[in-house]
Amino acid sequence: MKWGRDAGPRAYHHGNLKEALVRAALELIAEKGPAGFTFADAARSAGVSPAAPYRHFRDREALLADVARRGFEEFTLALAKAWDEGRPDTLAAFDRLGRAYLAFAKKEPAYYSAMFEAGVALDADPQLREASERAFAVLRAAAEKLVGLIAAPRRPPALMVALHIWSMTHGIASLFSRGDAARRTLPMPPEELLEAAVLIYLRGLGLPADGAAGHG
Amino acid sequence: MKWGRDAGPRAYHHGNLKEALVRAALELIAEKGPAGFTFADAARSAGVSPAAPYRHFRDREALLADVARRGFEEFTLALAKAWDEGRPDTLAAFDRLGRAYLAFAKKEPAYYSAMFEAGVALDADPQLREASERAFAVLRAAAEKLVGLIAAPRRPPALMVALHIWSMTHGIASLFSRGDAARRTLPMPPEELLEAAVLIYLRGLGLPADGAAGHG
DNA sequence: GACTCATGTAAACGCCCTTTACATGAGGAA
DNA sequence: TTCCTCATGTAAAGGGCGTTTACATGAGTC
Repeated sequence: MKWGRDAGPRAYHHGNLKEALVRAALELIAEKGPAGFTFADAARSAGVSPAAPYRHFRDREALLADVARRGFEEFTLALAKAWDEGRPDTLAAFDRLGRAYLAFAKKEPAYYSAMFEAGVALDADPQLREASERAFAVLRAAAEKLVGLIAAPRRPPALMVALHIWSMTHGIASLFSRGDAARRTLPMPPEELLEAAVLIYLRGLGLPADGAAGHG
Repeated sequence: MKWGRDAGPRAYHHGNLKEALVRAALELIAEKGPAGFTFADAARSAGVSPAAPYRHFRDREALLADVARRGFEEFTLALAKAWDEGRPDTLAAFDRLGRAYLAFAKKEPAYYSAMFEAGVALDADPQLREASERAFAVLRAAAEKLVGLIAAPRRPPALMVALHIWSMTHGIASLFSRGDAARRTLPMPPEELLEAAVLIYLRGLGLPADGAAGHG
């Protein structure tokens, strides 16, 4: 007897408790932040006893780490889809990439919190670290293609460019782009703030270079 | 009988419990993160009963908010000192400002955590919001002077520039520059990563403009 | 049909959060 | 000095949570 996400009476065995706990954690993080829920809360949301979660996660930290890992996997998919191998041209795809980053932070604040704000150690789970590295790999591949537009003698390291873009995007997302109570008011939407920053940054790199725009 | 920060036996009245609690909170945040200590922990560090802190702070959140407020005040001082009204020239002072930001994040991780990562709502305390706005005002004043170096027709809004620099610096500090277990390895020190980013960004703005460098 | 084992419950222990009633002693007023 | 007041601290109690241990259930297997 499998109950999945449906409510209602339930057999002695839940049947899908691990998934139910992850969903409960996401809802609770969205409501009250990554520190705003307890293991017992998650158990209650799933309709099981406070001890049941321990059959699936070593502790609350492990649950958060699993949520973060899933978040990085969804994040990787979203970024890769936006980047789309740099089609139709590198600069347009790069712009989409930045917007996809902010969109993810805004549309999946629970995942984003678990990934970047919950204080989950990346070493807590090798799979977590690998998932986070796969996400960054998308950004790095995009940076590789981007710096390829720049003539070799003035070409900056792609890794550095990737780190710059990541830092700026994460900074905007962290400070302004989420539903936090700590959010500050802005004179412009965060997407426009980011786009302007990236445009200025790219101009500083020498992009779009003559003959490069539209042909990336 | 005042005991201040000294250890040892103590009279029935602590004499300086509020300060002692703030210091205890800072030490505990530095050890285990902003979510890694309890009100009772702080009380034990100060050598008083678990109920004593309630005479000075409404709850643990209020204690964190007070720590954050003090952090913003120290932050403002550090930034203002680094900026030094733009002396000897705007670009050099701007570089110092960015370094001072990262230095604060690295040397005062407990304050930085309370200010930007503890999830403390700025509205929790009007004085907290005012303190955070005073800190940003330093950054904004620097941006005002910076964009003043750019000829009017191409001059960007100072507020936008301030937000860009803040975002990039906070992003680097948050992702790379702190003693977190979640920290990732970098090919270069965060200070150099930031300096390179700011140089590229300023070049994108058209700085240093002819005749502006060294005369800011 | 019986066995096995993953999955869930119940109960218990200690700790923490918060409130309430009470204790202490520092400082002012007579 | 002596008394009074009140800010500051303690003790105790109720409820909740984290975690462990012993036990219960029932799904899958032979």
